[in-house]
Amino acid sequence: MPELPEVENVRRSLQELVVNKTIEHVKVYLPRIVRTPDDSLRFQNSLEGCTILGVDRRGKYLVFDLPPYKLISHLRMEGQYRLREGTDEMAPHTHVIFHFTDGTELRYRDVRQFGTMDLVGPSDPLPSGFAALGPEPFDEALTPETFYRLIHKRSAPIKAVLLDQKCIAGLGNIYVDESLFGAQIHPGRTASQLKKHQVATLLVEIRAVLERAILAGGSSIRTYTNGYGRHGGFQIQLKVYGREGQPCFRCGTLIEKTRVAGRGTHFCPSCQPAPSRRRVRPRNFASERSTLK
DNA sequence: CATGGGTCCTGAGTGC
DNA sequence: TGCACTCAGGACCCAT
Repeated sequence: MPELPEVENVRRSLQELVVNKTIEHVKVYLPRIVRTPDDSLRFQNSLEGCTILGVDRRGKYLVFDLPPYKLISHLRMEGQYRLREGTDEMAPHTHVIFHFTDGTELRYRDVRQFGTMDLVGPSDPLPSGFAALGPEPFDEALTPETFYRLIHKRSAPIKAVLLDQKCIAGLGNIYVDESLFGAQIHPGRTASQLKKHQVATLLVEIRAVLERAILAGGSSIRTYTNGYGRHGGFQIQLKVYGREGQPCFRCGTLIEKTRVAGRGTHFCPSCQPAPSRRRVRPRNFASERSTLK
């Protein structure tokens, strides 16, 4: 589950490992990974002779600068890049290999096969999800006021809104739960009901959590490693994610796990009080009357 | 338009 | 021990 901190660490490792390498040829073993062009043979042929000038990140996407192309790669759940020697043993679930002229290879592995690659030329449209991305969390233009404007018209639970990449880019299930804990906001709270000061606190917490996670090398929950094969260390700093049944570090109440927005959701029922249930959708006239008293 | 549920996929975990 | 079953989730598709 690479989210922004993990993808950023992959980016940094690849920036060190593959910049200025020239592609001799590419081999795609699982065509479904390549979304564009439709034909993975064209993907292979186009990249022949291209040199990687840089590796950028936007949200959870890696962007390889391969003039005249951009290779836009999403790791989804378990995508992994590793630089290896051509003679190294092949790991299972290796789906795409970029062979470089110096005999090394950038190998893409993905057990669940959810990851995607889009190769776009200068006049090609960007992948729709990429084009629609909201602001980067660390963008200075994202002020508490602009963040409030993005959120206050949404009737969905705040957790669903934060997971929406069109609202803010790069957050996933882990860091949404951690940020909401930091801001002491219940994940099921209706986004539009949040006060301005809560939204401001939430932005501060999002940035703080992401910054610490990047510094720790990301969270290795299942299989995450960077381009060197190194695991991250932030999983031991998580305060709610994966800690159901364990005491809250702030107040000692046991952390609970529920479902919000279709996702496993961790929170402290004491630090993050649940929204009032009294006014939620009366079933019939009688119950409405009793609510109104 | 916004929202929410189903879908893709495989390995780990659970229960009998 | 073995097997069937459930769960995990990011983005996309689709119905409401």
